[in-house]
Amino acid sequence: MPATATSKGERSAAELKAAALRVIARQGYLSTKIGDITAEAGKSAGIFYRYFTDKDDLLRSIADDFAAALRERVVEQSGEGHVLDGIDDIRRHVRAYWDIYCDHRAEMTAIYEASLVSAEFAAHWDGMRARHVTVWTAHVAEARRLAAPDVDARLTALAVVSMIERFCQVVAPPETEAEGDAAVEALTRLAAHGLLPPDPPR
Amino acid sequence: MPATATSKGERSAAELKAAALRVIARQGYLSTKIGDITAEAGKSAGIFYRYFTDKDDLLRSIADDFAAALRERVVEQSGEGHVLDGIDDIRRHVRAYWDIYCDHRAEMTAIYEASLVSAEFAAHWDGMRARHVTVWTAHVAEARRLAAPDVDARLTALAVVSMIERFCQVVAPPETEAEGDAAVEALTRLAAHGLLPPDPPR
Amino acid sequence: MPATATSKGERSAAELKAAALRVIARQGYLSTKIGDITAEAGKSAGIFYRYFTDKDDLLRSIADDFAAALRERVVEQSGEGHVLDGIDDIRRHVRAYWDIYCDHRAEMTAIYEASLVSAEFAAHWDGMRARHVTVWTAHVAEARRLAAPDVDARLTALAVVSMIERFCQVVAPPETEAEGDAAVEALTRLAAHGLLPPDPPR
Amino acid sequence: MPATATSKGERSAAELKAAALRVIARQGYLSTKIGDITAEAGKSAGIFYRYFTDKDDLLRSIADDFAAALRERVVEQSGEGHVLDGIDDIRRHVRAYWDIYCDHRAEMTAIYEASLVSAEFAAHWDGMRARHVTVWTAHVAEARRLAAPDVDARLTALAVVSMIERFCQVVAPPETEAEGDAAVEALTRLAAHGLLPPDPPR
DNA sequence: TATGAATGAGTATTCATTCAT
DNA sequence: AATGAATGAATACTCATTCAT
Repeated sequence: MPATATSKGERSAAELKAAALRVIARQGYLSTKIGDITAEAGKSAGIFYRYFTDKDDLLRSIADDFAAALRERVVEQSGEGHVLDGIDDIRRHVRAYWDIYCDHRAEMTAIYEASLVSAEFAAHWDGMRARHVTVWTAHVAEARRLAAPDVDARLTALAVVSMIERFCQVVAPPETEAEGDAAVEALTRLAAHGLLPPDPPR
Repeated sequence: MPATATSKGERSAAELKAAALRVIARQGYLSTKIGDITAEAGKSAGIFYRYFTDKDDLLRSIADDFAAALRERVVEQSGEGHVLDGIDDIRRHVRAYWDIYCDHRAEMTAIYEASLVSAEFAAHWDGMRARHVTVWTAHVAEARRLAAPDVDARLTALAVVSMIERFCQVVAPPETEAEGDAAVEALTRLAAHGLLPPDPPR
Repeated sequence: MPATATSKGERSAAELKAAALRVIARQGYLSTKIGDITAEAGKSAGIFYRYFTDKDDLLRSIADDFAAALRERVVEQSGEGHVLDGIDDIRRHVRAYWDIYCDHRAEMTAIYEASLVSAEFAAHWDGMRARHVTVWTAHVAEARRLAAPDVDARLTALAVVSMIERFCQVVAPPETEAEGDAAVEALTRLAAHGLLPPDPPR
Repeated sequence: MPATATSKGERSAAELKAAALRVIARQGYLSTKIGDITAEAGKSAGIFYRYFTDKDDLLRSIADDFAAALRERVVEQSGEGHVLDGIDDIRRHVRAYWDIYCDHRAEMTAIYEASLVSAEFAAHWDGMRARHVTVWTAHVAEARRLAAPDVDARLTALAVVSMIERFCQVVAPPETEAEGDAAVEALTRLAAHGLLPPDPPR
């Protein structure tokens, strides 16, 4: 056998995952039955269990792929400055999450929906959010010139993360690129300056 | 007969609803089976169907009760100023949602979870959010001195609403009252001024 | 207490029976639930079981009433000739069954439908038919100048009875009296002379 | 693979139908539960729903098979004369229905019983009877030398059809062939000449 | 590796019947 | 006598999972 990097089995598993993501994008994770996935993949129902022990196992695998994809992105972006010292940095962070959400809507939908019903995926989603919050907590502390993050900084970071998370769930992906830009801009401005006009200098 | 004119049937229906809310608070709506509810109420399974045609019907009834409770709150609060001209007004709005969420966590959880799986409740939740967004859109337009709300004001409002909605889901209800205050304060400050310090006067 | 021939209890039982007959006339016996009957009677569900042990018991009672009504009719008609020696006698018999069917459609429907599902009522209906067949068997034998009914006479009688029985189920009760007369006439002529014209005399 | 190209699935569906017919022949359609059928087929309950959505769907399928079988018979018999000009033609028609009834007792029982409880099958049975009545109406008109069938011809035809229908329900299938012949003969003679002896030639 | 028929456990639902009031 | 809430057994139906081919 030649050095086909992907054996037939690996390809089948990948096809099932791809099919699953298509179905999930269409009807959500909770409403998706195993049979929907195999049908979408044009395969028989039984085959699912050769590659996955159950629906959670499939999702675990999808989540792993997703995590790997994220790691690659981060690597790509490394080298950029880490210091949040202005609205541009906020925009960059917002945009990063937004782009990820647009590109991996199905994966995130799946993990999120599963988190409502399964302790395991609740922990998974919480973990992702916690990392996100940690990043933002540092930024908040920085912006506030705190020596170390306090409870309040963490709460504020959680608010930012909540905003981004839900906003993306509701809005992404946009119809046009312009819409996407507007969405990112709205988030960015709000996160940066809030709703109220700056106090007028005396 | 005591002054409570509620018939035994009405009381039973109410007991089932109360039991349902307790179970939902514990395990979520989607994971709750009819049998869980009747067991929690200490009744036999069949009785459920004397009062509700199915789980969705129960939720519809719960949602109606919830809507009525909301209307009462709004009436109580009427008389207060409607103009958003400072951080205090933002705080008041945030606090209102926060309090509702703390007091009606199970109801909101149920409707929200159902919205992921049922078109009917998706519409219900979207409607609630849309009303919320409309209110905030007006406020944003005001704060920005806009003659009329523009697309961007609406996006910003959606960001605010997303933040509050998701933040409450993650945090509420708090262990102590102080925690609640801190949460509300964090949301308020972020919504009002954002993360960045005001531009220093030259 | 005055000499009210019917106590309140007896009246309630009668009301339930009357209600049952109305419902059965409307939707058939098999589709009728206990609750339909008590609702029709404007009573609560539980009361049914004070007067009847179950649906079969009710039907038994209805069947008894019906049998009594039949007996009265027969008494009224006694005195008329019993000999079948012409089409008029056939007509009289047909008409009698037809009238009974029109007047007691619900009762007969109930017993008949029950006979498809319950051995007891199958026996009941078969018994009624058997008596009917016996009468007609005698007539057939007479018409054929047989000393004693033979197998064939019994089969022919069964054919006549089947015809009347089923025809009434399908047609009765008629909209107008004229329709009823036509129906009876059609049955009578067929039973008397059959479809074919008499052999022409040589 | 043998010459029978029927897939395993088709065979299973057929087995379920066959099992259903056996059970129905034994206990009637209305008393038959899904579980009775799968048990009779030696299968688990769930399998039923791979092939049929519910009991009505099964019956629909059975009715279709039955209709197809009838159509084949009719084709076989075509070529025979269509004119009713004597007792032999009557006998032929009677015999045809009788044979069908004997061969397809379960099917007809099922559709008939369902017709008492379901509008759909009531329409189905009525349709079958209506076609039957139409055929006989033409014959009656012919025998009576009518230019066109009148109301009375139709009523008479309905009487004939009623007779055959109910008679078969009660008697078929016979124990021996001779009994069957006698049954057909009794129906035929009654339909042809009625009960009364022909008027004696003067 | 793939198929798709079969299984069985879990859940929903109905309704005759009982029972406290 | 009457009410109507409550029970529980019977039954329907779904779907993840297994298994023979």
